[in-house]
Amino acid sequence: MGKNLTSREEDYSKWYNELVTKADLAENSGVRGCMVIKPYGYAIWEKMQAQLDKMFKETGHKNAYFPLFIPKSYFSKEASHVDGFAKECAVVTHYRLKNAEDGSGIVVDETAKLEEELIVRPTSETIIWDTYRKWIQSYRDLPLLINQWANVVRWEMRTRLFLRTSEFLWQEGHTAHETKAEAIEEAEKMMNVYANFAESFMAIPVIKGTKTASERFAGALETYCIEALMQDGKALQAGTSHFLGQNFAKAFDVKFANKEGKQDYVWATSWGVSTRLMGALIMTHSDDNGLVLPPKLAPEQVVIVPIYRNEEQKNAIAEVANQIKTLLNKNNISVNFDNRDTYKPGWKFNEYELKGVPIRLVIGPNDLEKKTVELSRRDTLAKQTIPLDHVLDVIQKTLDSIQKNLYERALNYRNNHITLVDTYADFKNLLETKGGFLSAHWDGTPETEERIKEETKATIRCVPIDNTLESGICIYSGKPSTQRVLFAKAY
RNA sequence: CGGGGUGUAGCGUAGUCCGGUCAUCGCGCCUGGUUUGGGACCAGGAGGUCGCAGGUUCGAAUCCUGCCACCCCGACCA
Repeated sequence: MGKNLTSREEDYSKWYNELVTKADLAENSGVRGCMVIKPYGYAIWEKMQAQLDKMFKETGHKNAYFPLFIPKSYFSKEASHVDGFAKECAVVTHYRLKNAEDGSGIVVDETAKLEEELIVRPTSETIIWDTYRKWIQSYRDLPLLINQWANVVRWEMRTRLFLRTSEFLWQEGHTAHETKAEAIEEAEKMMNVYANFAESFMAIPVIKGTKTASERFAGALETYCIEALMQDGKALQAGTSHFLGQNFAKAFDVKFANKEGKQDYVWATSWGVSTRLMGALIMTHSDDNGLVLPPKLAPEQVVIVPIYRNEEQKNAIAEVANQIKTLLNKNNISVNFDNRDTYKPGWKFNEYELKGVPIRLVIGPNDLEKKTVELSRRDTLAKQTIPLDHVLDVIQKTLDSIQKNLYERALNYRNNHITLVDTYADFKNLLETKGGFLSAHWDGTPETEERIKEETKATIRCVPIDNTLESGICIYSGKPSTQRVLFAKAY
């Protein structure tokens, strides 16, 4: 992150402006923190979606779609689930408007009150499990592996663009299994899919782990997560996968006949990632010049900017540029040839840096003469002049190099910001000065976790999945501990 | 809901204490011209219920009352 940027939303505007704005809803609406995703931002989301969708299908999942509205009664069926979401639900109470009798405008028709209020989904477990009851009768119907791409609404007290908006886009997978072991395996598998996606496509290193009981999803027995570290030293939960046990199956009475002919409740998982990932992408790689996008997710991987003084040069350059564009397109590289004469080259340079386009090619009169093109890469801002007949080769290698460099840069930063801490004084001090993950012994009690959170605002991000056991003493209580866990301030 | 702050053009702002050519400036936008290898320059132009309602006054962006919205800090949270 740029040295001038803090964690306040307005300071991210330089990065966000190309992608998203806060929705400009009616003044008295009381809705806050809805976002408008601009075309360029949505193009990134579409690339992420396409890749994730492919990975879900490769692991045997199918897509489906469930209703936006959930009858209120569904929510009361799983106690801890309703506890988790009750305070942030939008509720539909009426279904008709009418003209006000005094002519003051449109008002709600009070006679059109719903018998049962509808909840705008904050997540779809309840309505999906209500449906699954009807779909599942026998072990032959299992496993049921379904994903949904949808929007959800959570009426958060405080919102932040991308990271916590009132309405967001996501995918939610909901699966049903015969056995506990199979469900756990599924939850772990999806955590690995997310980690693979984050690292291989987003170029974001993540730590795989499990949540402590107090950080767990409402209704889950185990929550697996991937945790990333942003450039300001704060952690971001980038994706979660939950082992739900038989909680939802029991709440919604989803039973199946097993091979012995006996009735049993199914075992469940759910897992999701959201447009929050775009926040992670931006806050991991971007710099003071704007966005920096990994080539695998950039809507435009290459931009060509022509420089000319007259029509003749313009036409000659366009011919070369179009040849390059055709060649790159044939090799699955997306190219934007920006031939507009309404903007000057310098303006375009800044524009595409702001947008994070990985590679910029510049062709001017000098290049025309020497049969060269100037190439600059967004991650390092380095420029080089290359012969025209090497263009494809150099660009392919540079795109790979940028993808790799972004990951390694982020990995270095992340690894340098995992600090082993053995005293509470060091813990508090490092949290304020260095930030990042603090690896410390914890006595395993929710009380200690809560006290540390209250005193320092740091939470336990996860218990890393590949943790080595070592005995030690809790930094807070001094009681014995069997392993270190990762603390951090988080978004 | 508790504590603090803000509301003036598409965006960002000056002016509010001390009422009177006061509606300021920058960016952006439009027109014409010169420009084009790192956000061009010159000239001209368009655009405002000063958050809303009421009050005080000859006169209110400015003072008073009420309301609304937004932002920051807390509780909440992916």
